[in-house]
Amino acid sequence: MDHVDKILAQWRRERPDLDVVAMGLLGRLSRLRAHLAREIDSTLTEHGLNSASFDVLATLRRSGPPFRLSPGDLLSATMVTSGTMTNRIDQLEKAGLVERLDNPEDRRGVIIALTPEGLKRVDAAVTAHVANQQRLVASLEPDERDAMNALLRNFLAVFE
Amino acid sequence: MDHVDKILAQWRRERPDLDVVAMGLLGRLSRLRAHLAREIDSTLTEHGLNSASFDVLATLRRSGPPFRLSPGDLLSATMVTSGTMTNRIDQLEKAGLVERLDNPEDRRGVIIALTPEGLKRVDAAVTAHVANQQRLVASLEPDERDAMNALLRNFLAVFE
DNA sequence: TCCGGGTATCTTGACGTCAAGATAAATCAG
DNA sequence: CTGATTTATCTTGACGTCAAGATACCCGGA
Repeated sequence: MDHVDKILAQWRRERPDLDVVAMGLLGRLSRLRAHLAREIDSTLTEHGLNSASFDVLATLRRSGPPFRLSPGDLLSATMVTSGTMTNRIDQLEKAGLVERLDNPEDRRGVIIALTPEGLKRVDAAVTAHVANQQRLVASLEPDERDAMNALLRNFLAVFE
Repeated sequence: MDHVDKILAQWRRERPDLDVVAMGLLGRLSRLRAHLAREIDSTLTEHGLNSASFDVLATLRRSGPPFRLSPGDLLSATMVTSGTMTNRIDQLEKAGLVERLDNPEDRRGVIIALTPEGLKRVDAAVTAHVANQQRLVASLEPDERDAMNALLRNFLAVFE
């Protein structure tokens, strides 16, 4: 009888016409994600970042040298709108972690480049982040972890 | 090779020292939740609500008649801070869906009550919401759904 | 050449959220 | 009864996000 079960029991009492099985699954998914996001943000904060800024820096970092992508490339990697991405880049530029370079091939566009400081920052952050992620999933047995990964992959495929 | 696999492949190339298995699982969980949240908000929007306002109305509704709870009760049900809850109640009060009543037992506190309009609204919304949730999980086979539910419950138990 | 539609990015205004602290009332120790 | 502590709620200021639209440039056809 966890927190979600209590919610479902209330609904069954008040609205017995509703089938709340799906609500239970999605509720657990949401609550779990909220807990995980807090833990993850807490580790990133130690490196002066948050999920938003880390996502951008990490996308640049894993693209490989010379660590440069267009805002459009960053957009398609991150599930946010263009206004959000502009804001993220503004913040990172102010912090000296990325810079906007002229795009020589298209005067409409710019190129976002990791600065040396940005590279150092994201490399340190991702090391701690990955260790933290391993800690967060440590309660799962290896076969549970694999099973969940497979289920999530199938489920996610419906939307991507 | 889904979107998350591509990210992991990039990290393995750029930072082969990192073990990214946990990152894959948590990444899929996050992306899936983001897709689901969009679908869910879209249904709630049709009823003039969003996840924030629905959470409050739904908590009041499933508590049963007389559909009244203190802000503190609502707080402990919803994983948000007190400032956020004050703001949610303000918005719902402005919309005429809840009202603040004096708490006769504690002059510090108030009681949040669903208005008749609020009750109508949340009952219609939850009916559509539950149907939408069933649609969202329809791609899972019954045994997959049960397996995921069990895994999520165990995982969630670590944090609650 | 020049125009029109398409593309890349940015701006604006409104929200929802949080952390930290303020306010006021209840409660408890002496 | 009084002062100190705790509790319940609200306020403030900053941030991240989005939808919608603006701006500047590219490119293909007449």
